[in-house]
Amino acid sequence: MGVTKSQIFNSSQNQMAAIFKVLAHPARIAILQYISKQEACICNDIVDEIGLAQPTISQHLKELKSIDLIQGEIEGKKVCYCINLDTWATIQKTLNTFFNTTKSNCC
Amino acid sequence: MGVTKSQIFNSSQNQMAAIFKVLAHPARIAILQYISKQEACICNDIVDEIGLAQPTISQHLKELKSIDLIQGEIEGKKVCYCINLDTWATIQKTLNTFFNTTKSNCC
DNA sequence: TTTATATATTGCAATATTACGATTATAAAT
DNA sequence: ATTTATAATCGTAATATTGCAATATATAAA
Repeated sequence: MGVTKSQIFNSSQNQMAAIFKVLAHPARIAILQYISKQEACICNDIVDEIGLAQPTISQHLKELKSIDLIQGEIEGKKVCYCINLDTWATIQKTLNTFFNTTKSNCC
Repeated sequence: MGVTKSQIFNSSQNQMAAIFKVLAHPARIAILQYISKQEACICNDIVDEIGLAQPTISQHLKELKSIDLIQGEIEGKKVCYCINLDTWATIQKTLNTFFNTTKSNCC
């Protein structure tokens, strides 16, 4: 019925799915790549770069912020976004653990 | 409008998002983990283990198959699923490249 | 051939996501 | 104080996803 039955899964599974969900949109991948290669990562520059409307970018940024993948620093009337390297490293480690512990052993 | 504007992103970005999307559900994470630790990974066992209806599991398996993450081998009236280790390794490498090349350099 | 078992497909209701126009909030500039 | 610029929020339409009952398909067993 459109609702994920989170109760039947453990918190690790739900958390992992939540991380993947945030990354599961090309705009958010593009935003992360763009932020990563710019010196100044101003929201408005992202809007110009990506080619989606400002409210749409703002919404994507909010989702990236929701798992602390990026953080925004207010600089006057602009907001400078950057990647949160701590979260970034933690997530990379989590995903690698998942990939390393999941093996094939049948068929 | 509910439609992702794939045209404005490059194929690498779209492909990466597509991989993340398949993994962005706790049931699919749970299925992969269960398949990985069982000797025999029969579809019906997965249904019993996960606690979702058979058509729902079948649909999740279809999505995992769509990016070749798992493959099903027909054994009589049963189907034995296993992880496709080639795809698994390729995806892990792709994701690590993404995480390694995305750095923080502002704020 | 009939019956039982295992899985896939279809159709649909409930909910979530994507995108954007309109509006609001905030701060700098005039 | 007013205007301008930047970004967040609200409201909403279009579309996608999740989940399951009902049904279809396929193979094994009786």
